[in-house]
Parts: sequence; C-alpha cells; structure tokens
Amino acid sequence: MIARLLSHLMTTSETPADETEARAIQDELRRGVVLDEPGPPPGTGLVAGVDVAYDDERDLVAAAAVVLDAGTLEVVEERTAVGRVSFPYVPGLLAFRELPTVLAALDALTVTPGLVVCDGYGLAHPRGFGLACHLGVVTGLPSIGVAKNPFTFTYEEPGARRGDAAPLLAADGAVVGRALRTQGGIKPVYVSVGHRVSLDNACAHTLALSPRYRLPETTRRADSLCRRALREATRTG
DNA sequence: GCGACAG
DNA sequence: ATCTTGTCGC
Repeated sequence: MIARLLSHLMTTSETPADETEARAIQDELRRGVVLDEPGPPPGTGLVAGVDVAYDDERDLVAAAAVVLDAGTLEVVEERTAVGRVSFPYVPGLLAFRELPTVLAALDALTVTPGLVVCDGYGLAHPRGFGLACHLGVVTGLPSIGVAKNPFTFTYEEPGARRGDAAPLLAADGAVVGRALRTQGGIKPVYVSVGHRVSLDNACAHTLALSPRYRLPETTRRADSLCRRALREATRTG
C-alpha cells in the first residue's frame, strides 16, 4: 500500500487527479506517522535539507537535497532533480506539488541522513499532516518542518533572545508546533514535528542548524542549490 | 457565504 | 513560490 502511495507521489503520471484524491492519499499516509520516537540527537550524524524552486512559465520544478555533517555543518553531499509541475499550489496540499521532485533528489543521494529538514510544516497543518509528515512517512526517515510563516496558527511573541520559544497554537488551542527564535531580535521560525522526532528535539536541531542566520543551514543550502538547478535547467533544456 | 492560507 | 534596483552594513 505504501508503495502504491509512494508511486502516486513519485511519478508525474500518477499525481492525484484532484484535491479530493489528494486528501484521500493524505489520509492513508497519515496512518503511517510515528510520533513516539525522540529522533537522533542534535549535533551528531547527517542531516539533510530539501527545497524546491519553480518556473511556472516553463512548467519546470527543481528540487535539491543537501546533506550536512550535523556537527560541523559542512556539506557532505548535494543532489538535484528537475521535473514538470504536476500539481497546483493548494494550501494544505503542498506536499503533492513539492514531493515528487524532492523524492527524486533524495533518491540520488549515496548517504542516508538521520533527519530531513523541510521548508514548510509537519503536524502544524489544517488537517494535521503537512509536507514534512508526508516526506517522513514516505521515506521512513525522521523529519521536521521549519517554516518561515505562521500560516493560520497563532502564538504569543516569544522572548527576544536566541533560543526563546512559544507554543504554536491551532484555533482550538492545540499545540501544533513552536515559534522558535533562532537569532536574537529577529522574527522566529515555526517548527513542527514531521515523523519519528519529538518537538523538543526538532527545536534543538533547528537551533543547532542555525548558528548564524534565521533559517537552518540545511534550508539555506537547499534553497540556493535548487534555484541554481532551475537556472541551469532553464538555460540548458 | 467569503476570504485567508506553508511554498 | 515569483515579479525585482539599489542600498545599507559587516
């Protein structure tokens, strides 16, 4: 079953036909999420960052997967993949637009990361199952989501120092993630659990990956790489 | 009912 | 996400 669902996400030809089908697939994948594991300790092993860039004009999408040494934050491996845009941007269904190409880039890696950091949300999601959850369940890897915007969620402004945080709340008051200040005096990032990681650990990783800038080095590296890959793809083919 | 809404 | 110059600052 997971293989069939994975093929839905992996291949352009089996992309969900509409939003209703996408939600049905989302509900299937949700059954596979594991939330009772702490995840790998921060600062050790390999951490991957993934991101995607689009050229809607030419119907192109480029994804990047960058693996860093969690201790030194040095790049261990980089891979990219280019494909066709197979699903529109629909709030709540971002995974179906981004994951096919991201999975292709991850598949090209020769090393296996102990954690994948996504640009977007995990459990902080209208239906409780965002991009980072899909990626985690489909790959089996621990995953977290680090987003730049609070989406539809609310939070009390955390303290101004690096490391200060506040719960990210859904409309019903449920804690779905955390607004985490990765740099003093700068807008926080929004961290949520994807798969096989605790929220505390997700935040510890995010902080460890953001020694200098607001966003984690994984996200920054993947972002610049997929943009470069898109430029190359546009210029070449 | 209408708008807002990760990337 | 993307459209986009110069500019302020380390």
